[in-house]
Amino acid sequence: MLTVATWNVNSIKQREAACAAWLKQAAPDVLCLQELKCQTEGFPRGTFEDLGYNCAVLGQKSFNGVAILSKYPIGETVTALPGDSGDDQARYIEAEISLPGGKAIRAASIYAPNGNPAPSPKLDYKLAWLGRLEEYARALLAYEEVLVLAGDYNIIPRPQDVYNPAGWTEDALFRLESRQAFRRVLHLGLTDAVMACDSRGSQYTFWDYQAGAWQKDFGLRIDHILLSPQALGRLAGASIDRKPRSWDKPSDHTPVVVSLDF
DNA sequence: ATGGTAGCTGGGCTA
Repeated sequence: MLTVATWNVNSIKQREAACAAWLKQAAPDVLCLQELKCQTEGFPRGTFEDLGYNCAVLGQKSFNGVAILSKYPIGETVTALPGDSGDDQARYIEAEISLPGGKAIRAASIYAPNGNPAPSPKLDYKLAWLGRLEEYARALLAYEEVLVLAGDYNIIPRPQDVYNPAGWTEDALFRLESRQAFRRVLHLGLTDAVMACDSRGSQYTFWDYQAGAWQKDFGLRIDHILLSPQALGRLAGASIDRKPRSWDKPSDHTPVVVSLDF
């Protein structure tokens, strides 16, 4: 079994210990990280290498930043989402990962723009970014590989993915244009792994730090793992691990995990 | 209606 996880850690320096602790207990083969909030050189690579992970890192000063940790060797990497050479925000990293027996998967760590306030140029940037993701995902899917696009999409796909949908209609995470942009990506032939597994209970992946959102379970489901048909054919399970959100000094997001039959 | 929290950075932005 191959497990691939995603976790927006909201500063890897603040979350280094929590991240190491979770890696030790959950032991995913691949972990896609978002919101590193540090430059590439500042990434605590040694901590993760000591736990047996290879690291592909795209950092940025102050904001954003994405990485892929893998127990298996990392080959070619892509460190920018194609479609706008003027976009310098560190929101996309992709890696080819070699598995035993000559097999491989392609995984991307995705940190889509938030887009608030809406409407504003930030929403325009979000929608344009998702449009670029759609075009690039179309090209990736043509390879017909096991492809995993994991990350913080900053999209609430359905009303039941937010504690109070009526209060979120104008928010960039739930506005119709945002959900449509996400659906267009799915419609290329990608599958939301958590939805495919139809697991019960809370599906939230994010709880705001403010106003006791965690205690009240006022959450959102905005972190998603999308699978190509070849990956979906190997899907054995998907789950959201709420535990790290309950730890001291938590990220506001918690990990999502998929198991692929390899 | 406002502010409530967290992180980076050293005031305001981002979320």
